[in-house]
Amino acid sequence: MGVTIYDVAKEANVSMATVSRVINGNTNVKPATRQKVLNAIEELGFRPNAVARGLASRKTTSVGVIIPDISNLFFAELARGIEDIASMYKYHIILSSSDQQQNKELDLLDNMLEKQVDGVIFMGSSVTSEHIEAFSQANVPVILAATVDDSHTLPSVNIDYYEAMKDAVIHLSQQIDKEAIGFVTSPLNAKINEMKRQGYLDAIKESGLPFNEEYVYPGDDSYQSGIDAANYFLNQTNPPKAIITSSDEMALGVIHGAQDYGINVPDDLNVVGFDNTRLANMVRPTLTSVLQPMYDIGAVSMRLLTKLLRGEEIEEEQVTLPHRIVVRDSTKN
Amino acid sequence: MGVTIYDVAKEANVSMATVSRVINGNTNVKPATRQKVLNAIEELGFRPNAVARGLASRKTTSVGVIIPDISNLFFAELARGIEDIASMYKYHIILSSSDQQQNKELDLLDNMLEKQVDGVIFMGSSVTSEHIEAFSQANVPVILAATVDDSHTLPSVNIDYYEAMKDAVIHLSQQIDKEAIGFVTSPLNAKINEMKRQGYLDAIKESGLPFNEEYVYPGDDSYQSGIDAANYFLNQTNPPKAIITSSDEMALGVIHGAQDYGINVPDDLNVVGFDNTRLANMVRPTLTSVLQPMYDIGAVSMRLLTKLLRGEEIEEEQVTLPHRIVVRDSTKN
DNA sequence: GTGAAAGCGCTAACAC
DNA sequence: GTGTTAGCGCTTTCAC
Repeated sequence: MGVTIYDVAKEANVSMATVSRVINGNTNVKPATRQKVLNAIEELGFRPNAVARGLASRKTTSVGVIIPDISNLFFAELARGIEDIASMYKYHIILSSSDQQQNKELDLLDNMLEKQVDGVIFMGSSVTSEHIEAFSQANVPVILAATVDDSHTLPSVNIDYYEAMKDAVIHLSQQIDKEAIGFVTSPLNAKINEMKRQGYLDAIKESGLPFNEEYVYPGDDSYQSGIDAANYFLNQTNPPKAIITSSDEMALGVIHGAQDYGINVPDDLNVVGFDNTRLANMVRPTLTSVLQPMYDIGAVSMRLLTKLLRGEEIEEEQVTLPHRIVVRDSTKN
Repeated sequence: MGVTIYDVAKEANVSMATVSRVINGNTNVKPATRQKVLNAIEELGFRPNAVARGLASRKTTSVGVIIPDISNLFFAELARGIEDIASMYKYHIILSSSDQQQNKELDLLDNMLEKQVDGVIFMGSSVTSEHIEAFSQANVPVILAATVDDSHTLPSVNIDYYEAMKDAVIHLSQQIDKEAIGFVTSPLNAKINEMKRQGYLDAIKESGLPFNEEYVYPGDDSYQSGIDAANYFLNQTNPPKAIITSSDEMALGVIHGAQDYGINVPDDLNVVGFDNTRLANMVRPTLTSVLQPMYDIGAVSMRLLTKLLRGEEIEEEQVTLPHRIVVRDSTKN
């Protein structure tokens, strides 16, 4: 440590500026000079100090990523999408989990801004006016990934959660011939989960399926709450013939809960999940699920950010990626 | 953006040095002065520039984390452990996935060092002499997490993979009365997987169980390779009565592969996984697995790093955390 | 208890 | 094509 651009300049008999040009790939350097500098760098084991560079150039080539929980399969996949594109564009990721707590989210944002990140990708359950306020004072672009903001003031990458759930319910309704469909929600404090719920409700209505409030079970996204939901539904006097959930993990819980109850899936009960995580293939019967392209959401978010950062042309700041239903063995008529 | 320590100093009628003292919690400031400064900071909406601070102080309060794949359940959990402790000590995490490619690992290390990270936590399949060389030139502490280095030259946090697998096999052997036990390995280019394999071999030998090379199936850590392994074993003329795998995901594959084959687990086949990820509970029958405390490995690694960084006393640089077997329904005699 | 001033290692005009 | 020279925004002696 300690060898600086100045040492390299001396060793190569050139000025600091020239060394700077070489390490930044500036073309205005005579090949011979470039080589001299390169040799000196090699010889001295020089490693440019990105902190100093950041201070001088006011760019750090790092972006902040605020994520609810990196140990969650869903978000981890999304993070990987972000990361792959980031590294492709030579950005570094400063990653922090927020546990969806607003004060933590805002603190993290602040810390990242202190670190002078060039941009931020935000994932969270809800976007309050405080969020918007904080983001707008950030002076760097902020992108919402898999996160819905009603005001549509921020660039974002999502699927249409409302339509996706609606499609899934309608698909399911066609399998079971006008029977009731139970629904296991994720926590409704998140806008996205609210949208899914609305999609379910509207699909039920439009399909003319029977409905009452008892067909909706409030889950918490955990496997266990899927099991609990199965018990809840199957103990009803007139249990639904199909259950759709807001996440795959809960769907696995529903399947196993039903199986423990002696119910056959899909013969006696159809089950549909949401997200199409790897889990969907790791259960018997395999799980029909609504595909949400997590990796792509991450990748597209990061790509969008790089465009913003490089001043590239942007067609549309509100990106909606396609969803679709992946039919597997947990649904059959 | 743009309000600096200098602006604050002017506003509060003090010098930059005093402002610096205040924001760094230095005690040598008269309370009245401190308050003046605090007011000015508030008024101006001053946010300290961590990059400038990093340049001046030669500390960035950020640590680099090199991880094979953040979208992998196992590593994601570990990352969460790192992160939680890091944020507790006010460090930021620069996170990158290496896909276990050595050149990528070394590149990432280099980039992180350019960013002047205060330390590095490394996870990878193997630690070559090039790694050691690179780490020793880093001039910042490097800690191995869930990563074994034969030379034991670096601080590290692990469980004893050899003993853990041996324990598991011996436990299993007691359930099935001297019958053969099949083993599904993870890729053997990783030291850890090699250790597990050796633990298996030695346990077989010590227990006097039958053995031949056909009882070892080379998996690749994927669910599918678990299914393949099940097919491989069950097609043998004399299939093993128990199968142990190097990872939970493969164990799920084995269970489902066996079930697809019409085999009952655990009545006809005992299955044991490794890592005790959340998956172990998300399968029927639930999976007996060797508990490896991923979160703790991450947390302890990061804690160890903070100790190194703060010059705190360290009892032992090579930490071995306890493992144990969590018995569930996939094993029964 | 507070201030002045010299860097930290680099980039970015601007000059030649 | 190359060099000179200000900074970037802070910390850190060293005085007082």
